Amino acid sequence: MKTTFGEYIRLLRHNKELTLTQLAAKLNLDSANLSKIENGKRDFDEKRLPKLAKIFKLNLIELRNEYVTDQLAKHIYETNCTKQLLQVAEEKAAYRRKLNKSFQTK
Amino acid sequence: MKTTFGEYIRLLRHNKELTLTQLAAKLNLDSANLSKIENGKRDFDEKRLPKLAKIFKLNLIELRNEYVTDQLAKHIYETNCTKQLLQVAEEKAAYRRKLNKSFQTK
DNA sequence: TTAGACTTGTCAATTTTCGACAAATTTAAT
DNA sequence: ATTAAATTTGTCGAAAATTGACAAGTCTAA
Repeated sequence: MKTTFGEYIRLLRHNKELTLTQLAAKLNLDSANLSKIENGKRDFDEKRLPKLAKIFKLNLIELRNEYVTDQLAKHIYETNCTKQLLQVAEEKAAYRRKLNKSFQTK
Repeated sequence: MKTTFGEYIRLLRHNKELTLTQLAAKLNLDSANLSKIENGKRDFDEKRLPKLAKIFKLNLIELRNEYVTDQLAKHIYETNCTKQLLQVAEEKAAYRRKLNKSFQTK
């Protein structure tokens, strides 16, 4: 089962047996805020992804994919978006890509 | 082909043969800002959906679906999210729904 | 060339998000 | 039970993003 990004960080942290305070220090933030992030009460700031990847020796691209899908999932969840509507959104995204492409060539 | 929300508003407006100034007045905003909205340079404020529905006699639920899918499309587009990743995001959204459900029953 | 429709740039005001600190609460070991 | 460390929660001001408003610009059609 997929997890939230916060739960994922907690998992990584526990695997390395780090405390909130220890990991927070490595990430240049407060342990209180990291706690909120792990518990889904705040968002992880995208700017810190490279640092996070480095700490846990993760591929940055893959980590960013974890992050992006989590953010999208949150958006889908919060807007009560059904599978059907998600399909429509996907088509609209394709349309935006097309728009951008035709704009480039002009 | 699906359109952006801004293009959709422009379509509605032209169908009723309203000017930017006229529609903007009905929506309680500046014609300059409405122009930006139609051209995708600003977001339409969700708070105005009921007003928009009323002006064009649209079903609010359906209009909101148009809006939500547009916002998601923008998110998908801006994060360069592939179909594959979107699938992951959908699963994560399902997980969030499940989390919330189990939280409710406690 | 003038009027009306639309677009673009800018800035202050509002709103939202974020980092930090203090004060709880929880957990684990003695 | 008592203590210490780990975690959580509440609140605050600062930083960032969004929005509304105004001014000045372009474009189009008489």
